[in-house]
Amino acid sequence: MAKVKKQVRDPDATKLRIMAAAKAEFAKMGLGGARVDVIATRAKIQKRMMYHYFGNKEVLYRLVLEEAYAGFRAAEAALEIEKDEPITAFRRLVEFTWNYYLDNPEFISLVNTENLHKAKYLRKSPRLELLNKSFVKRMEKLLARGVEDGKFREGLDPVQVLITLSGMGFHYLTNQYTGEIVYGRALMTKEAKAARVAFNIDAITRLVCRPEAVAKMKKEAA
Amino acid sequence: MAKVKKQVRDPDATKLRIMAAAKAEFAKMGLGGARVDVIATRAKIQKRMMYHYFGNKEVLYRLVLEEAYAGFRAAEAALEIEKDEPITAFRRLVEFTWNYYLDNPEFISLVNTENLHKAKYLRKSPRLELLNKSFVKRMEKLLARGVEDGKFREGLDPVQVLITLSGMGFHYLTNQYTGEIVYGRALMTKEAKAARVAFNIDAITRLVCRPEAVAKMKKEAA
DNA sequence: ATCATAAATAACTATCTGGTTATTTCAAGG
DNA sequence: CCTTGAAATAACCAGATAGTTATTTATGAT
Repeated sequence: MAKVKKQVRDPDATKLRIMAAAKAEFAKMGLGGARVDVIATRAKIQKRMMYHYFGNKEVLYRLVLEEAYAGFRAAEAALEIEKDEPITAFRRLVEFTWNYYLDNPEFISLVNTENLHKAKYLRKSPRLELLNKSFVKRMEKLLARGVEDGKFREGLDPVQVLITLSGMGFHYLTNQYTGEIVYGRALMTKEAKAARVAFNIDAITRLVCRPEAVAKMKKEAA
Repeated sequence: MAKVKKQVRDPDATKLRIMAAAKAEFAKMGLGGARVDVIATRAKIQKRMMYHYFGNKEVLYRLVLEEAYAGFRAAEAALEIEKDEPITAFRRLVEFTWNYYLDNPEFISLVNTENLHKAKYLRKSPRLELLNKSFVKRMEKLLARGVEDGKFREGLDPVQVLITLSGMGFHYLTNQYTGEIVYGRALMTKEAKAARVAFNIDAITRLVCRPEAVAKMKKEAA
């Protein structure tokens, strides 16, 4: 008896399986190290189907990257920090960013890979244009609200704050492997992770709040 | 007339040229994307010499990485921050770190590549053990001195501070390419770079100093 | 001088890898 | 039904790529 495997057709599911497998492979190996054959095997498809749906390896990579960014932005927008009191908004933002990176290690890996290639592929993506500017505006408004309350410092650059907010978690996580060697300490235990979010929330608070407000908060906590 | 090129022997220079070419190629393309042929051409050697001196591509990569770390640690130790007043020491440390990353983009790229591979190669390097612990100790002492002065907060974790200090510059620079797209702003102009160091110095000061000391410094500056 | 050793060259190969050609199979609309 | 286009399969290929084999040549110690 010859094994006759019935061909089941499901183009959408096939595309999704390819994307998922590609995401894992690109995140693990980078663009140069990723292998089309590995993606095909993992996605349980014939390699030919990748070329059928996506054209080539680089287009597939670009689409995976776009998807990853879109996912992050969608999650962030769902936070609705504009409804929170400014200091609470910052705490939630730091926590959200940290948790997102923690739960989506492929995302940070893909971003790193893309930067290795000087954002050559992201630049080709028209789709991302829309997602961007909006959240710089959101930070601008948040800072303005805090200044009105008399709690935040004046003249803070929203982009510097955003980069720092992102970096506090991002850098810790992407550099966790060399970090554990260099600092001679486990960085990813439950306790270590909890300590880092707490540290980040504290650091960002001290960065955006006026020192008088920081001193007052400290006294109240004691 | 046949072109007879005289063989000049200089093993040290050859090894150095291979290392330099490899550093550039690994930094640009990652481990998976780097090509031995490209390294050989750039180093102006026969590919065979790389195998003669280093054995294989991965060993070469590991040695390049080790060299890069050793260079960074040597430069950092030469700072002698233990001789500075604590706040000055921090300012110099932030400036140094920033400038080193700025002047050595291959270093940050290699660190990122190594983290993609979960520090598999750095872990194999016995040589790095020595360099490490010492500078956590140095930070510990610096923080203690600042607490004595009454300017720094008590109970700060030196490792958290070190990671943050490093990350403020590192993250800005590694993510500069996607950053420019995402934040819709040039991040590497002379002005932008100056703004970032200044921001980092300010942020780190606010992180380590007691809020009263921050408020006082601000008043004096005005 | 000469000889042993390491440095350098040149040509080669097995395998890998992104991408293709040729063919078959399913499923939906007329 | 049955035709037609898209989905899926299988086998293949040319160029790239890490690593080798075989050989020559410079140099320093004797």
